[in-house]
Amino acid sequence: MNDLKLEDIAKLAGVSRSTVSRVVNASPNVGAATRKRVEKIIQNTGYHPNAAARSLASQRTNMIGLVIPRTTSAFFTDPYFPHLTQGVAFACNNHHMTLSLFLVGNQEDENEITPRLLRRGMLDGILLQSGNSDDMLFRRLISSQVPLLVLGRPFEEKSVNYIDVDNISAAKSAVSHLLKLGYQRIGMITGAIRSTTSVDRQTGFEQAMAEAGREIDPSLIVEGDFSENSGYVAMKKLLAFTPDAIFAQSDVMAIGAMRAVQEAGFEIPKDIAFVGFDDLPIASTLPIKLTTVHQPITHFGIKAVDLLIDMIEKGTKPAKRMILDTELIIRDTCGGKSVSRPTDQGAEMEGSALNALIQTGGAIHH
Amino acid sequence: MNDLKLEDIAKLAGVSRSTVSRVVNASPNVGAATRKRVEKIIQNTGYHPNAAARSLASQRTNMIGLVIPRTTSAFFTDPYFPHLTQGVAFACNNHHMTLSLFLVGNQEDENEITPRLLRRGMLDGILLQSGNSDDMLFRRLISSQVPLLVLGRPFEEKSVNYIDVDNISAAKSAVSHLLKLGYQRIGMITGAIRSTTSVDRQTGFEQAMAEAGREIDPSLIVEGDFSENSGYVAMKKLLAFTPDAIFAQSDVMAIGAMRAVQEAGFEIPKDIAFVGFDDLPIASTLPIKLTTVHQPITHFGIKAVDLLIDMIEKGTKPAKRMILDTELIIRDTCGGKSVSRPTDQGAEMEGSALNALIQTGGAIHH
DNA sequence: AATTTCTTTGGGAGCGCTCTCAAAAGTTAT
DNA sequence: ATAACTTTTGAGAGCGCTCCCAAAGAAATT
Repeated sequence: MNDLKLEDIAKLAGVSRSTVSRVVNASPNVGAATRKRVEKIIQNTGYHPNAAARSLASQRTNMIGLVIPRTTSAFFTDPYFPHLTQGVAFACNNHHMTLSLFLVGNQEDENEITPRLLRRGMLDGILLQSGNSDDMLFRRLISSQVPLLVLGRPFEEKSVNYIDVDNISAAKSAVSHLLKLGYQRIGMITGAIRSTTSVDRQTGFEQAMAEAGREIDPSLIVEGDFSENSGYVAMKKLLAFTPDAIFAQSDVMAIGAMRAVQEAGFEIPKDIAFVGFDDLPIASTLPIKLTTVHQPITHFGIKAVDLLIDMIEKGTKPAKRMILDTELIIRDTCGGKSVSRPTDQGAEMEGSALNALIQTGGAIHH
Repeated sequence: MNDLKLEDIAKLAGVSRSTVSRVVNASPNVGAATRKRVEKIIQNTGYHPNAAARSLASQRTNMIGLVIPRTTSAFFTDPYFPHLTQGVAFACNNHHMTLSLFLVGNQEDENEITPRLLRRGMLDGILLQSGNSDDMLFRRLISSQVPLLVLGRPFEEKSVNYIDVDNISAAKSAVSHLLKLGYQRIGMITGAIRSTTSVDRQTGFEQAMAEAGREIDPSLIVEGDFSENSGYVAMKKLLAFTPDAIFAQSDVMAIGAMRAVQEAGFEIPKDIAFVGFDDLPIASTLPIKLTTVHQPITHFGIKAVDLLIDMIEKGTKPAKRMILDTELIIRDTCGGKSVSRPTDQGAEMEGSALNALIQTGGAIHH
């Protein structure tokens, strides 16, 4: 529509560039009449300040980056990330920030993306999904200048800012619940063992067992990778060792595992009980509703942005930490009686286990 | 690590700012020795050019925006969008572009986001998910300067650049297949009827019926909104009218509908056959594998970025159009024997081979 | 009426790059 | 050796804004 600059508006309004700048930036030190006049002209001309010029002069871009490293990029097969992204995007809007998304697909991508991340005048801050310990990208970002907040506890947490949920006590409460219900042979399907998430949930499992004075049977712990299929495969292995309850480190794996259990002709929770982790929307619409640890994924994303922006504005020293709480949601797969939260709607819906990966809810698109 | 600027590097290398700039931008007009020397210093100092300054001077930001309007923002409940985003992100990396994601949650967001989108010096181009016809955001973007590519045919297509799949012939082939198999009472579950996607798929349905000389029974067409639950609800209505086959306009709705059918005690495909649309990965891992129209979602995102960048570089006149092909993937829910099109080489693939194709998220064949 | 204080405005100096143009240096041809 | 190119380098003028500082004007104080 136009290529006007501040100067042009100034001329049109008969004021100086500075004054127009003040109006645009809502500075209080402008006379009411002048402000009105300038605003009107801006309105009429459809003037929009140039973002690059503004960033250069102010040393602020109002952009933050969300980086999903290569080691985590089974990304879009897991509903976790869309939910997270949504939270992050939402919070960015609230803060008038623009969100840039960096999906690192492979090593090549990483080489290509890293310099863009490090470039000054690009991002005010970075949200980095925690990945493996040997993540090169991780190291380079840590040692850079940009305010950086890691999503999920990193392996080397020394002086790095991160936000996480309390995976240990969350897992502990899940397993303790199974113990309380009297299950004797409790198995676990882990996530990708190179993630702290998985390590911490395993620690919680061990703590719960120890507190109950139970021995851990190593054959009842099988490694998964957070995917539905890995849950299915893991469960097939586990069946040979006759568990009576399973703690799956993610809902998606729980769903895969339950599929294996049902195919084998067992009943849930009568023969084998289940507790998952995440509390994805689907958990409450399964035919046998999944008992699981609720973690506030979208909220997690929002909190992360809030914290990052705080860091940007107030500096990152000392290292920032934020740990969010989780909540065990008891439904049907763990046996015992169902104590569902009143907020759980959709609990009426029945569904085949194979709806598993699909979430319900109004989708309008394509 | 440092706050060096071009000037500093120049001083260190004993050359001028211009020369360093040439090295950084890989200009050919630099002496080999000079280049080497400068490169080494850049390497050692860890210098990275300032993005804002560069954008301001060059009038190029190397950023593109992906905008999901409000009318479409049940976004992250539908696997379609993560797949699309992945494709877009992938292509951006290839083009050394940064992707900014704009999720418009509500009217407030829209007001907040619009100016950011319109601001010059921010985005080189915009990818806009097609929404409703009365979308204010749509209008404002159309009438702005930024190169704009709409994902999905918009209602007013006059002089707007868009990319889409051939929904009409895709739907037609799906329905023709059911007709060929001899089904007599073919029903349809539509998507959100205010989207062109849904309208086009309905047109395809009608064309197939017309070509076969069939009357359309309006009671066999029920409106959904692309969500799993809407498929379930729609199917409950449809059951009263005894259809023997259903064309669902999305896989997710097909899954919901099949859930309803099974609950009612019918068998698939014996009592009621199904064809879906999308070919999400889950379609091939269902207990009864879903016959569906494959649309290359991720690939669609890639093509979109390619086209947009082409527009940015070469201008947008005349209006650009790109229509991608789809492919009917015959599996188990449609009954009958696999009738493959002679030209389809994918039709040879069964089960796991097909899965492989789908899991790669790719089917890169156009 | 003169002085002080506060508010409103304008001017100028960058922010760190790109890009054109001309000068300098190096090549080849005459 | 000189002329005529070609390649390599440097200088300067922006890109469009912010932000500090000082000037001007208005209001309040003496």
